[in-house]
Amino acid sequence: MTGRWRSLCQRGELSLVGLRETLLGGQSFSWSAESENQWTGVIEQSIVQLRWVDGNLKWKSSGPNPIGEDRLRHYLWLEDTYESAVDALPWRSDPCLCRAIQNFPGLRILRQPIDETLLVFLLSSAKSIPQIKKLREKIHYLLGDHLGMNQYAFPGWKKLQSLSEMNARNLGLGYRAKYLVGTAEIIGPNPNFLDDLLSLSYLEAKNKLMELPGVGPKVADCVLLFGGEKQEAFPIDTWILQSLQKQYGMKDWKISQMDEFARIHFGTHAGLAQQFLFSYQRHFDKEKRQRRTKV
DNA sequence: CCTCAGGTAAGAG
DNA sequence: CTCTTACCTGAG
Repeated sequence: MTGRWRSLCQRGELSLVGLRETLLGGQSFSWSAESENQWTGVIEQSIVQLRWVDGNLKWKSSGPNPIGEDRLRHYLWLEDTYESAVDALPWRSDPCLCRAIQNFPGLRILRQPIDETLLVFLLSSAKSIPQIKKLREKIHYLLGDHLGMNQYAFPGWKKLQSLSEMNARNLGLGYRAKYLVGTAEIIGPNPNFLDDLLSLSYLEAKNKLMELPGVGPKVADCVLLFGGEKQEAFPIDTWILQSLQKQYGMKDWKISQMDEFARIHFGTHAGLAQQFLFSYQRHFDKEKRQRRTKV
């Protein structure tokens, strides 16, 4: 039995575009769209279905260990703190940010399990969202528990340790294979490695994460923001790079300078600002790289 | 057939 | 510390 749809009355603001972007926009790779207003995702050992109807969010969960309402609410940041976080951003003085916020009402940062988050972002370099999803699916299918509905759970780093580099390459990971294997060798035998990061400061946790092979500044920030509850993390990927260069006029700025700017300008919730700017840049700046028009 | 991608690591200056 | 380049694979 899949159970009945239950209502997830949220106190914060939410919208269809904001919700869709939150689930599918590149924070998580475990959600897929069933239709325009319905999505299926996997969180730990549970399958979660969400549905947006008439401005209300409905949900149900199945699998061996279905998620509870409180846990789901936390995962989706459907809490009072959201509204005040948005309000604390410098949108009053920053028209670029203001525009981005207006275009994605209710866009949130997910609170995903950190172990699952590390895996997907280890796979993410030079890959698009659909490609990362496929790699994740293969790994979950190969090593994870079956949850029903053709969904498979995150196998855990202990099991990932059983993967050889050749196995990983055969899955299509390419040079990311050695990242995965190398990281599994470190985390497999140290089950507390990732959880310990949660009690560290942002910078300490970031440095610790970057000791892992395949984890540079960008991946570390993504893991900490989307899976480590470090709201000040500000991942600088190519989209944010473009946003800062084009919208903010930081043409010849260095990454380190942008990083410093983000900390000062956006503050405690820099990660939330990042997500708004990221989404805006990805959806509204259609100016693709010029196909070289050679004569 | 060729280029490049939602990054990282290694080596040079 | 900044800058360049190779790295797998597959999409455009």
